[in-house]
Amino acid sequence: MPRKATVRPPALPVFERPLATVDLVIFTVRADALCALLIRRPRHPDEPFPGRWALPGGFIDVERDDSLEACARRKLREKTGVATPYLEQLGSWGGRKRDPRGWSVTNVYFALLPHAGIEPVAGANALEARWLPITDDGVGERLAFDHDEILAAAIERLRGKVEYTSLPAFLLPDEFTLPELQRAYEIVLGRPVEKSAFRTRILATDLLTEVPRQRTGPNRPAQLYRLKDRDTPIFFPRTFSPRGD
Amino acid sequence: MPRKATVRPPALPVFERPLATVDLVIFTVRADALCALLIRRPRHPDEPFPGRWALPGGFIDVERDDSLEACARRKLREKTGVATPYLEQLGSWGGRKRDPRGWSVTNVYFALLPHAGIEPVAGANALEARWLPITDDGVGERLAFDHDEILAAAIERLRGKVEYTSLPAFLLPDEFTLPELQRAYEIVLGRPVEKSAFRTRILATDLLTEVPRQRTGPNRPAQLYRLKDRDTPIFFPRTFSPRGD
DNA sequence: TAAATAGTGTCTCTAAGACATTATTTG
DNA sequence: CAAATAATGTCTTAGAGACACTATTTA
Repeated sequence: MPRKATVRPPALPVFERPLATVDLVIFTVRADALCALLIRRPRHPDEPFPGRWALPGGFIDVERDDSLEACARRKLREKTGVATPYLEQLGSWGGRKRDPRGWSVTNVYFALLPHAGIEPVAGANALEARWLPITDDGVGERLAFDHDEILAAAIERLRGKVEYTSLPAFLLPDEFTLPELQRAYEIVLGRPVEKSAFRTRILATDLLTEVPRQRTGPNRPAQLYRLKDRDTPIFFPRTFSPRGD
Repeated sequence: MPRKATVRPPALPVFERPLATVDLVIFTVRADALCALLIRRPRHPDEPFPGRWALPGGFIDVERDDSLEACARRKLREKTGVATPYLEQLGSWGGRKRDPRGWSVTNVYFALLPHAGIEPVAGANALEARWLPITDDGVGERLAFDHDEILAAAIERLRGKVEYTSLPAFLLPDEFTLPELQRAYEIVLGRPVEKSAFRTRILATDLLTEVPRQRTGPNRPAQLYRLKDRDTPIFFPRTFSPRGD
């Protein structure tokens, strides 16, 4: 009987592999404005988008990174020194045209940092790193690659979630007052929030614990709070402003 | 003066590229149950996860696919014949361990289809394709790769969004009655929805248009509606059941 | 005691929740 | 007319929105 006709183990698929990166949209609140951390692309004319602002990120290192999220955390640590911020995946963008070097996929995460004097680190291939304030749906300047689109998506996601989650609390330092938290909501949303309703809503959920201390100033001092759980955001049952849209 | 020390154009980065795939979570409502389309992995023992159920999908073809979404639509067409369903990106999953063939990234999309007799197509490397009913957070069986986790995330996303969007309408055929739409919400949410509030909410938004026809049966006939816009979902200002959580 | 901001109270209005009731078809 | 389901109405209640008011600090 002839040898069974089988059994070449199915080889690894022959498809050409796209370039694979991880990029970050890192938000903070600074000087009463929502800001994103951007880095400047190298100026060498053979680099893609020389001299343009871009999202921080870079290639996945399959030797060092165990997973996409691990890769994101590594890059975040390298850029900001912060190890445990709020981090969530935004999505992935991939296609033939977005990077002149070839078909590429980027996996994008977005992070929320308290601005406790975190100064961005200019790294290996980042001449310059800077917090740029968000205006409307971008930073008022065309970014490298498709990073405009990605940044806009991140802003939209953040604004959307702020309506019904506790995300802005992750933009503040460990301890904060209710008016400070309210201000963070207003900065992200770009519109005022009604004080009384805000307070009842926030305090009704099991979000905060009082700390036995107050923030003093030239006026009545404000109660300090901290997050019960700095790892998981709270989802409110309702949105902030039902009137219209 | 010595030659300027520069100008090797920065070569393409030397990093090894991960495997890159696109997978799909395709939902429909069938026989009064939420179902997902799964395919069976080839049984050859050298294939990863032989004989297991898995999400439909496969490698990106950088020759044919212009973008991740185009790739997802191609695969969706190949599996179901449907060209224009509701499609949104769920996210990407990547790491060293999820595929025994090496560091891999999958970009996952989820689709909602009306079950108008769409029968899955068993394709090249899919011995069998089947609609499996969703129970709780899966299909009651361990899937290949990390597809359990991905499917659970898709279910969570769908259930979450159903609370405040019109997504279930995309699980129904072109024309449907309000009770049918309500039933779709109930099937996805896994709990009853109050009729009166449901109707006012749905009709208050600019979601549906009446069609001059009714669904008849052994009882009072029901008004037929269709979506004003079959491409974009509606977001409701409030959630469906604020009571508790 | 004035300025400034923190924090509470009051009133209205909208929409959800929980029903009960009416409407329109078939057998 | 009974069965069945569609569609509407009523009453209560929770919470947002708007805004007035009170509280507590510093200068």
